[in-house]
Amino acid sequence: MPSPPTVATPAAGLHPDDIVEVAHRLISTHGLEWFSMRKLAAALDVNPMTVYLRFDSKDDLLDAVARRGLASVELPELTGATWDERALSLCVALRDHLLADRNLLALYATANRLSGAVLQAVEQGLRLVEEIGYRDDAAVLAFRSLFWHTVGFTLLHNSFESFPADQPGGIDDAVGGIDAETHPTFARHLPSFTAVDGDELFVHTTRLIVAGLAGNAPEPQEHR
Amino acid sequence: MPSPPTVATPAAGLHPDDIVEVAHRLISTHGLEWFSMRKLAAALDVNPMTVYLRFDSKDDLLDAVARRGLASVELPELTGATWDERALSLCVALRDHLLADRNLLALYATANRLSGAVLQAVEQGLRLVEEIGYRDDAAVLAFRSLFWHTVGFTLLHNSFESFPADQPGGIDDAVGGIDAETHPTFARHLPSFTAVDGDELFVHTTRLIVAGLAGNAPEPQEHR
DNA sequence: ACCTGAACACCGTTCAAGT
DNA sequence: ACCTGAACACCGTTCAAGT
Repeated sequence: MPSPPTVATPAAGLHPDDIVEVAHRLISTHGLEWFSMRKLAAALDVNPMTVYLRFDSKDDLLDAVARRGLASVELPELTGATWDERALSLCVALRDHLLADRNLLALYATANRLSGAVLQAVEQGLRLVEEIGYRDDAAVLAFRSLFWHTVGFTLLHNSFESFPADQPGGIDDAVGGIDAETHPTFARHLPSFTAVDGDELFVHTTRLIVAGLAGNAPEPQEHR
Repeated sequence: MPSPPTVATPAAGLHPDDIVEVAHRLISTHGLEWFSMRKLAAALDVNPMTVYLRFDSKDDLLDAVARRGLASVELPELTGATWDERALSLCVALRDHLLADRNLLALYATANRLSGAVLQAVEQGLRLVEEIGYRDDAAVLAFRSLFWHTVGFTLLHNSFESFPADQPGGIDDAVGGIDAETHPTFARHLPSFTAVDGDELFVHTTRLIVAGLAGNAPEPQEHR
């Protein structure tokens, strides 16, 4: 080996992975809004500018944090008597993982390169659609319907929680009073506009897509 | 007329609606990231603090801007030979409206009280599901599947555009090389992981949901 | 009563200067 | 070569002071 390390390891041995790990923990604990490059540096006990020697910008760093969180997805083996049930359970498991770290969710929403990073989900999703005969481009399209449906609904989760029906005044107040003349159907259904149950709506909609994929499949399974 | 305007009209007659309109225009033109309370005040030719006499905080103001943009949704009369086609065209029209003002999209993503503000879409959506027999809570659930599916996919639109397959290096590079041993199915399908066509994927998935809603309907229509 | 200027406590990022 | 301190150009928001 060459000369001994007379040179102090850069930034006290500050490895990019360590920065990403600490940033992940801070965001997970305090939220994305709280997080700043200066607070990260303080947590690392380092000059605020040192982080910029490893990452070009805050956006770059956040992208790395998001990819780290997504790559760590590990899904359970899929169980279920029917294909439909297994497909549903994959979507639910992926959603649960994304929701597990609620403060990271806002980050995933803006992360580039999202789907490729969720390796486990891609692998299992593709295997699933192959089971019922989807191949090549058709398999990827079928997988993508399920995958992006799940991601989209998951990102909406916070919107459901702040739904008008949950607020004082309810939905009628929120939209400034619904005019029964211009929107009669809406007005008639107002009593049914209770708070959205995000879990229920997700499962309901996922079942529709799953049934559609199974019904159109090249090799539909029996006992569905 | 009474005394001449010795008293300057408050903030030069600054009405909350005017503030919201100018904020909307600035965000639409320059983007949400560019926008700030100070720049808004400059555009209004007013002291930065004057806006705070009308809105408690930046978040409050942005919420008002988002609701203004959503309340203005006007959808075309639905045409189409079959129920499925009309349901699809409603979803596409809503998505087109949300995508029309791309810089506002980021705002909608965080807006509270989203669905109630899209009056036109709610009215037409409920009318549509009633056509095939959905009533009361079942009608609202069916509508919500369509509505939130559409909103979720629309919010994802920017993610599709930054998909790895579009980047130099492609998807394989983006996830650090896909291991054929641990993710064989993914590896085998890599050639099919081209850029996501957001429009195509949306229409494809919407058709699955629409068909599911029609198939499960209390009064399924003929000639579908 | 209504508005403003200055100030507070922050940001992300650049860059000349230190070791 | 590697790191840092000070500085730049901003933020959202508070509040005492003006008219």
